[in-house]
Amino acid sequence: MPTVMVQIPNTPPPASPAPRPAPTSADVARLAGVSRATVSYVLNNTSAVRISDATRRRVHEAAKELGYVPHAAARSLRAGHSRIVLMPAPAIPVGPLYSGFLNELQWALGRLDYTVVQYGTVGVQGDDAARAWAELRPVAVLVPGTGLGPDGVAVLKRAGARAVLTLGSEAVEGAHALLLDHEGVGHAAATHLYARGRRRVGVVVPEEPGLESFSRPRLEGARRALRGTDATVTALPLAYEEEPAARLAARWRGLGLDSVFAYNDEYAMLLMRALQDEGVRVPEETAVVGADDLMLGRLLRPRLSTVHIELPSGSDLADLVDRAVREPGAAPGVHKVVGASVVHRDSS
Amino acid sequence: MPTVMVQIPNTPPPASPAPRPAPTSADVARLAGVSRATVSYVLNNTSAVRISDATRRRVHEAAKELGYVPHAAARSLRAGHSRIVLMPAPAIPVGPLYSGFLNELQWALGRLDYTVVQYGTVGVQGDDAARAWAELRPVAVLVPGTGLGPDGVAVLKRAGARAVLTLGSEAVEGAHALLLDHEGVGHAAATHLYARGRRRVGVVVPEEPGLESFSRPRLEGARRALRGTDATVTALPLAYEEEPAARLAARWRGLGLDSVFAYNDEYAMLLMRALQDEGVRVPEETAVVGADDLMLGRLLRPRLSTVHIELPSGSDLADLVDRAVREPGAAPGVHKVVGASVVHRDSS
DNA sequence: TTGAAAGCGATACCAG
DNA sequence: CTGGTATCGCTTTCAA
Repeated sequence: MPTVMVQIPNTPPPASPAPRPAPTSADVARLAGVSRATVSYVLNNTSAVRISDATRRRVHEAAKELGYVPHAAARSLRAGHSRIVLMPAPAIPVGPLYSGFLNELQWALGRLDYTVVQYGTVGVQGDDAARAWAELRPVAVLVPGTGLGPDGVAVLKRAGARAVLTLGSEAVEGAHALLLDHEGVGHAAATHLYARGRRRVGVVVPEEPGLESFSRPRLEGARRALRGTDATVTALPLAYEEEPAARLAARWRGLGLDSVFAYNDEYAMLLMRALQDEGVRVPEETAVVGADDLMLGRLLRPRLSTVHIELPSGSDLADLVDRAVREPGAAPGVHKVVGASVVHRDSS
Repeated sequence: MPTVMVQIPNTPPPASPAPRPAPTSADVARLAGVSRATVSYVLNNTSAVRISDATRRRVHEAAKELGYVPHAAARSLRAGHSRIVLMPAPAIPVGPLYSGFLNELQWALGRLDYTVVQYGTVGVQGDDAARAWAELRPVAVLVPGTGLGPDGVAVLKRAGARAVLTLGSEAVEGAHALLLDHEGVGHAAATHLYARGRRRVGVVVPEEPGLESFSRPRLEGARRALRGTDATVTALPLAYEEEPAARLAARWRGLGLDSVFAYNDEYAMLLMRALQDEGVRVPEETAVVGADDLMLGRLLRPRLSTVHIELPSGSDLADLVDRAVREPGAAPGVHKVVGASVVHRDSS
């Protein structure tokens, strides 16, 4: 659709090549015939000052006519703080469990009048990332997983962050921590398998990068659960592809395992399929347990036993953030999120 | 932990209750014994001006010592523009296909020196959302799905956005469009089923809110493919739960369908399991086709036929954004993303 | 090579 | 009830 541009006298030039600057509150003031201060009072409903209704109307109309939108940067520069809660956007494909949790959290923080910004920090590591985040002067930072050290926390605090929360398996100096207790997940799975009479337990460890901070503690938890018993734990590195799964299944009988905790439901599905294709009977020859309690586990045959993980509700976490922001002096709290419970179905 | 405050001469007060303000470039200048201008030159590597190496070192050291981090808001206020590319964070749980695409895109935009901000806009609709986004003065806005009208585009443009791109099934006045061609997906699936001799085709339509903008065109595409033939298309509303799926399966034979396009692979898995539990043989009695070509389709038995969707690569889209930003005068382009191809496996 | 100062847009104090 | 004005942190032009 070609567009022909014609210059018409006394008409502003076409917006495209020389877009006029965005209207400011000064423009609104001029159009409404009042001062900038008055505009600010009206648009922010400042209660400490009374403005005549006629003036209010004129200001609102002028603002609408110009399509005025306040400039967040200018505002927070003046205010000395923002209402931004910054979260690094997950760099790895994140499951439905976690992404649902993030959405709920966003919604809850939005209700508390925070602006949630997921900052795309791909390829920047550790404290450099913290510096990049600090440039936005967020009022709070919520970091999933590892990757933020005590120095990073200090950088953020010095940049005015009133709360730094980490959401992972270990606490970081100076930050509030939500301990997700992945160890508990592995522990629950292994305990369950042991109770069902299994003694040679495999634990799938995904080879995908970025999952170590979840997978390592899950493996460790399984180890801890069976330490001092007559059972053994074998780590099974596995990439999320059919071919590696088939190779693992092919040498399965040689491994002499009678059960496996497959990291999560998706890996469990992958491995269970490979085992069945190889003729290994589930659960008779090998019991399989997943984690995350996804829908797909209920759709498999046999139905997949899994570890249900009780995440804190988004609103709970939002409240926690809010409290931390309002009381920046308080000692960083460590909140252990327990709630790994086995859902026993047919695969174990 | 009550804190007693004592003013100690020449000593900063305890950091916790009255955190000292973040260091500014003026602080750095003072410590380095130079002017603010010099600090700015050094930290930004301004090439138009030559600073002695000794001064450079002093400035860098001072900055490091104070933990100085520039204030993004002040900077972009002064500059008159930002490098922010804003994307509304998806409000609905998003599949691995799409979330992988988003990550790739973020990475690519990061390489082009843009800051990707996923703005959590839950509960704000249409043009209100656009106003909220405009407050950040993003240089570009990338909106998936529907929900942005021509007015919203205008608001963003007036706030200085040099490019607005929509990513969905229909173009919006004034914005560049990436047409995802969901119709093509439905069309491909239905055509495939017809070619395999099926004549009574069901199409699953998810009941989950927020998916209409995907599901409607997929259904429409199937309708279009079979219009004027002897085949029929039946819409099948379905919630993503076991129970509704079982109910649908229970009345399946009464529906007299010989095939179904199940919206995507996950719904296909859900329905296929319910059908099999009901004794309906797949593909003999009913052929099933999914979409998105997820791993799980390969793990089902029978292996799931699916529609593979060729999304543009993240770098391609990033380049497109970059070009649109650099040439804001150009007429908004409409880029049709074709690439729906059937992967025939065993379920159809 | 470095410094002084203007100004980006919004807000809040203090006068009128 | 409304207007002038200083201020937030940073960049950049102009002088020195």
